[in-house]
Amino acid sequence: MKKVLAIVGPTAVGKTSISINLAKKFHGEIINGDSVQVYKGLDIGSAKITPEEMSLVPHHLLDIKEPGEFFSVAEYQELVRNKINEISERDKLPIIVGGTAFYIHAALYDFRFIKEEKNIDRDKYANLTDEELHQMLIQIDEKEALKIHPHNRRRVLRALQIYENNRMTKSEFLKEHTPKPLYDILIIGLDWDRKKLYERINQRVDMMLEKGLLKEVEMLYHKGIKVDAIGYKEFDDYFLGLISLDEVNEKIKQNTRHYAKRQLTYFRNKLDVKWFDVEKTDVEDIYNEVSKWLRM
RNA sequence: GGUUCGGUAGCUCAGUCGGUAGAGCAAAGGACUGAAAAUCCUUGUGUCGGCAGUUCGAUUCUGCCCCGAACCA
Repeated sequence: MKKVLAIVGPTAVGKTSISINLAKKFHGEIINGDSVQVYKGLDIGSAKITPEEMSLVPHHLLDIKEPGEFFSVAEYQELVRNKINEISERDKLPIIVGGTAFYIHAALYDFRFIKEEKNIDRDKYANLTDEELHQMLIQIDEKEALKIHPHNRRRVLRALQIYENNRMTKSEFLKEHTPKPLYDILIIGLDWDRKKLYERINQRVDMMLEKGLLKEVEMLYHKGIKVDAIGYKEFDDYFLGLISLDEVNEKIKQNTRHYAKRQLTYFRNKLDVKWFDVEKTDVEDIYNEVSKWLRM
């Protein structure tokens, strides 16, 4: 089995710098594991690595989409797997670095996605309430419906769409399938004292604004592109004149903190992560962990 | 110094015509198979500023005191 290293953790924990060191030490190439950083031009708000950092080690799957262009896990999965093959053939170590847990999970484990041509028609059931939609799903795919909260409209719609596009329900398609790893993987997780992580997040958001996040978002705004991601969506109300820049700043911080928490939940409960506290551990500890795994 | 309005959950506040309280936000935990930086769920005991009085019973009424704001001197 091909070996794949993954570096995960909440946003702002310091994945980038460690990953560059690891890549240099173990002849690795970095594959982006972040759903927003695939987009060109979303640099400041997504805390994308700088060109200087990028020049130190080969990076992949960064800046591969135009802002506003559709992207999804399924596509990401395919791209990553190709990259893993490519890098392995060059006798280099593929290292996935990022915070989009679902993407990384789906890429490294045998998640199955139905091949679908049609995209989601988001307005199709706009006139139905959450409850009505959920009722519809119960008729079609009760098993799946019971797993989804009625208010989680997006999930309900997706399950309905799967049936419409494929004449097969989501639960039929997935059966009892529990995804297994496709590679020999080591997942290194970086964590930090929650308070300190939050402070770091706050600082980083201030820095983003100082570095010109507003300009970056204005460019998108003038092109009529809406980015539904933290650091971007918070400006919507600002452009409408409803809130001040300070309020945007606070909102970004708040959303980022919530996001970090959600990331931690996913990593903790869905993936087999070897955790390291960034404050208490030495980089050498992580090197040793990786060396040990590489020798196996 | 006087008058008025406030002092209730980490924050902003609601409320109890007297039976010891509840929203939003924050925070914590969780779900997740083609939008995932998305979407969704769960969790609220706090000397109701302090002391005394009235009362079977006070956070709620009364008095005094402390703190804050505004206004008048």
